Amino acid sequence: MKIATWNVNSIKARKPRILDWFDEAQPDVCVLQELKCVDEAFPASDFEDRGYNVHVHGQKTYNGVALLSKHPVEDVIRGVPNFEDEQSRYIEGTIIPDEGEAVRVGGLYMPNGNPAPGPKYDYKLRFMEALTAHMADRLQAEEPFLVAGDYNIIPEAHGVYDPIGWKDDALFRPESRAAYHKMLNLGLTSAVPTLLKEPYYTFWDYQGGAWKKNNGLCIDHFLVSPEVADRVEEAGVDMDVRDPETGNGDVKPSDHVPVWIALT
DNA sequence: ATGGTCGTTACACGA
Repeated sequence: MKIATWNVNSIKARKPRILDWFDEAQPDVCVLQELKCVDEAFPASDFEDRGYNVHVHGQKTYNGVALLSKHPVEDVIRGVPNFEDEQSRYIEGTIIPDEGEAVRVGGLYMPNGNPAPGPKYDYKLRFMEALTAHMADRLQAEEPFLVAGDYNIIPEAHGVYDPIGWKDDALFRPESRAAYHKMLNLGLTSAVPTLLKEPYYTFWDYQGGAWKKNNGLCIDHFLVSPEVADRVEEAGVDMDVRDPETGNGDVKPSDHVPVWIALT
């Protein structure tokens, strides 16, 4: 089962390129972030025509997440439990494959948190605390569980092109990394680095020619339960869709690329 | 270098 995550930075602006990638990559499950649309505006039929079940937690202008699956999905929740939030940043559902074990999949768009310190950073840390508590609850079930998405966290210095320059940024500050490591310390594994071995980036800013200079960040992650970690046999970062010179020519890329894992 | 980020929105903000 191939499971992917992609921060698309507007479903409306990105739709042709997203559909091209779906046709090529054929994920069984995909979580999308930064839809920037309300539920009713999500182009569900384009995905349903391709065999996907569509679940959306949308929001106008900002945020918005979706869970798409070729397999049936049960028990969908929107938002992090026990966390009052006006922003649409989390969706979770149980994927029921034709055969084998069900997998509980969360799709995450973590708050950016800049400028830090400040109220936006406080919100990020509160969000992370609530999500950590929820992850702990889910792990108690000892069933296959993962949370994929844009964590807006650079866990390690090799995940940023200029660690010194980014030391005070909300994505890389010690408190941010400590909060992320609390998630790992629950018993979750960051699945992609264990498979890829070499450092990689998943985001390049639109500004300053970041793509051409390879000034990237590694901020899109898969945190998986032990039951999933045992089953990860492949992982990938689809960088080709980020290059404005490739793909659909006149269609502009997202600043993030798709990241995926394949389970046995 | 003649540019200089993008998307949504509305005359600015978030990333």
